[in-house]
Amino acid sequence: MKVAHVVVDVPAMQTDKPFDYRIPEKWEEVIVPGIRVIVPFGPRKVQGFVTGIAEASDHGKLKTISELFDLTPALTDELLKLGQWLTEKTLCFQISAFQAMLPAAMKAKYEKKIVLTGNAEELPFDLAVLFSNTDSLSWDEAQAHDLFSSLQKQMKKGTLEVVYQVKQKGKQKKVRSIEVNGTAEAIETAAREMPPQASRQKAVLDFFIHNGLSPMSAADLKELAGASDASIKSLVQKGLLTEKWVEVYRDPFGHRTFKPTKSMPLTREQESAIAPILSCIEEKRHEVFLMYGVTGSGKTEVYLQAIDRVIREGKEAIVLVPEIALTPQMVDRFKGRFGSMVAVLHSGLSTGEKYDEWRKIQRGEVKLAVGARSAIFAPFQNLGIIVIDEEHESSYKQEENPRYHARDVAIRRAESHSCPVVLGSATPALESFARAGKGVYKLLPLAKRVNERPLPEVSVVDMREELREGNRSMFSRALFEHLQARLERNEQSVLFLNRRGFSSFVMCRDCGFVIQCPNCDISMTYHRQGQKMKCHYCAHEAPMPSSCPECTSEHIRFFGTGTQKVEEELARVLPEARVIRMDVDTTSRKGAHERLLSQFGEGKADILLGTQMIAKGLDFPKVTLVGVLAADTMLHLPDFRSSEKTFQLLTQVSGRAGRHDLSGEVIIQSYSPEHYSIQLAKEHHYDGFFEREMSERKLGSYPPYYFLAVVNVSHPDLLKASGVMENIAQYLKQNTDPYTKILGPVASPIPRIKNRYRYQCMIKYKKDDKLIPVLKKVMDRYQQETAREDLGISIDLNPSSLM
DNA sequence: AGCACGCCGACT
DNA sequence: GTCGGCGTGCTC
Repeated sequence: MKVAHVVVDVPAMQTDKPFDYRIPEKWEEVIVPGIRVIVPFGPRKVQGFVTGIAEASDHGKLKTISELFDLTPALTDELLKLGQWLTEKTLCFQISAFQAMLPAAMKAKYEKKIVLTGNAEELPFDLAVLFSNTDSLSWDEAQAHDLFSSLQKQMKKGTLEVVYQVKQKGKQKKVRSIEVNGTAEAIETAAREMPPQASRQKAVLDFFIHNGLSPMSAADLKELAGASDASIKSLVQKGLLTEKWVEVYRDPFGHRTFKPTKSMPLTREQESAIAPILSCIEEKRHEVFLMYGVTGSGKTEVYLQAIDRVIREGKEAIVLVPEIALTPQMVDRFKGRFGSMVAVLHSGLSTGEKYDEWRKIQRGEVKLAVGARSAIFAPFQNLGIIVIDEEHESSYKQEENPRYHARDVAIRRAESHSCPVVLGSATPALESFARAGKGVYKLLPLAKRVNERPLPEVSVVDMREELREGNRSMFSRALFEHLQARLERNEQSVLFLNRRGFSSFVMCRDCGFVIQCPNCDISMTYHRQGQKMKCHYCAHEAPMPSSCPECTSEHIRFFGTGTQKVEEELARVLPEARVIRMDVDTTSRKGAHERLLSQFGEGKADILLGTQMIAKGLDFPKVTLVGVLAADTMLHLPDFRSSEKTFQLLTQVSGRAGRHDLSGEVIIQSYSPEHYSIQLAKEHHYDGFFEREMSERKLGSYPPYYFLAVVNVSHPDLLKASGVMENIAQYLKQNTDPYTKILGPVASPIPRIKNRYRYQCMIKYKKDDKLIPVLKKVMDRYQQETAREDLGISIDLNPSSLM
């Protein structure tokens, strides 16, 4: 007897282990690790992943696998092991790890149904109606009709039964393909002998004769040959044609053509950066490279040529790009060089499209996957290189379970494939640069820009000074003059502001009341469109009040500036400027992102105004001015990475200016211009920033000097949340290494979100073998309460942000 | 997660 | 005496 170890799709602590099932003899050959199956679990059926095969089980009575869900493993052996590793590194359930590695379309969907098993005539009248022309009824429908008491009687009698159906969310897209039966002559004869009234059928046959006998989709046949469903059907009945359903891929780039590009000659610097990567590929050796190069130093060309080598050796490659940088411009570069060998995976695609791209990888039809974070799980079997562009980006860390960092996964996968990882950035994460300094990663510096253009001139404007001199506008005099100058010279500008909406908060001038979200401890943002107040955390909306809800004063005013307000102000002070605004609110519709960018690229606007999303990857030759309206917005957030993020963002944004023939200028407006993040970004001085920030981290015992873990507790009741957190903190203090620092508990920086109070506790440690098991115990201890009392506990090992 | 089992209060 | 509340524990 063969036994399968199955991890079932029930995300809970007690079910987080393999269960043994008997493999039916007929499937002994088919069922291998990585295949998904449907198994009886308690009273119902669930999906599960086969993680191993054995000859016997320790367990007494075994149930049998009910159904196969895959014919080829959904997860390779390597990915199964990786799942195990993820479970340990992120403290998540095995099933969550497995599901995270697959496209969302492959997640199981459960349908509860009542099916007719006995004779329909035995049913009472009220039920007989519902089962008159079907033998199944959905659970929801039964609920809606309030039929449970009579249903229950029938179930006891055995006329009806409850079944669970396990389905896949996404489907393969299939089209009807029409094939010709028989030789060309046979068809010709048939066409000749067609009765005169069957003109459509004759036309279809003639079409096949003139265009070869290759199969064709029914839709095309209708369009090109004037076929109709009726004519096709009769031809099929006559045995001249056959219908088949074949899988087709949804093609998200179907309507785009890509200009093929060739390798460019490398500069001497690029040569010396690529050489160690290539020898690593040749020697089939694992190594992590940190390619540290300023914007415009040609990192992408190095990636492309290294990948080219990998593909020529018959191996595959993964390229990770931050979600917001996964722009058409970026995709073009890879599609242009590698054409149809590329699969693209990003959030802009529909679930179905993502699934199709994934299938291409699984079937070995492509050699390269370009995508955001989750593309790191691309099911390649023979990886030759993994590239992570802009490796410092926080979007590589998943903020839900499993809370993995794509960089760690990449290194893990590259180890098992004995291949290099290339991390690229102009502003590496402090951890990465520190590791390069210690020789754990190999540093590949690219100091010069390919076109030898100097980095743009950056000036910092002290907005306090502006205010003192009577300028209350959001534009400093310098920025305004420069904007005007670009308009006159017909050059383009990019304005960056890290806040969407109209104003950041609304306050009463008489009593100081600030309008807050009723569900979260955060002020609401006014949105001009629809005159609404919105909460950016829970999406709560409320009308804008005309008077203060507290003191009924009418002096309520907007404070702080969002992109909408800047747009309005621009229209007032520079009426002739054409402005494109890009933020979550203007790009939520599919394709909007791409459309706005191409409009700007075609010169249909003078100013591109936007949030985060315009900071990366954009490369427009006519942009000669970049303005950062408020550089301090994230500088003072209670997060140990806020200086690093500010420096990275400013450097990143500055890189948008003067990338081509025209030289660029950057103006940074700030209320704390003396801060080292801003000063060193102005000088383009990463090394200086690194030194300075490292000493800050050392003082605060933060990474990379210490490892960090954060435990978060949330509950609708404040006392419950703080009480549980207090207990956990006590327990941690008693059971971890004496050198481990347990800080807190404290209320989270945003103490309440979606009506849940949040408390947290921070753990700083250098080496603590007890910590992980202790944290696991904590999860175990509160397991029931998380399920029953709406208690939320999350543990983040190596958090990217403390918010 | 679901679901059954089981032990205490208000009813035919 | 029973029906039904939801606390506890199990699912190969």
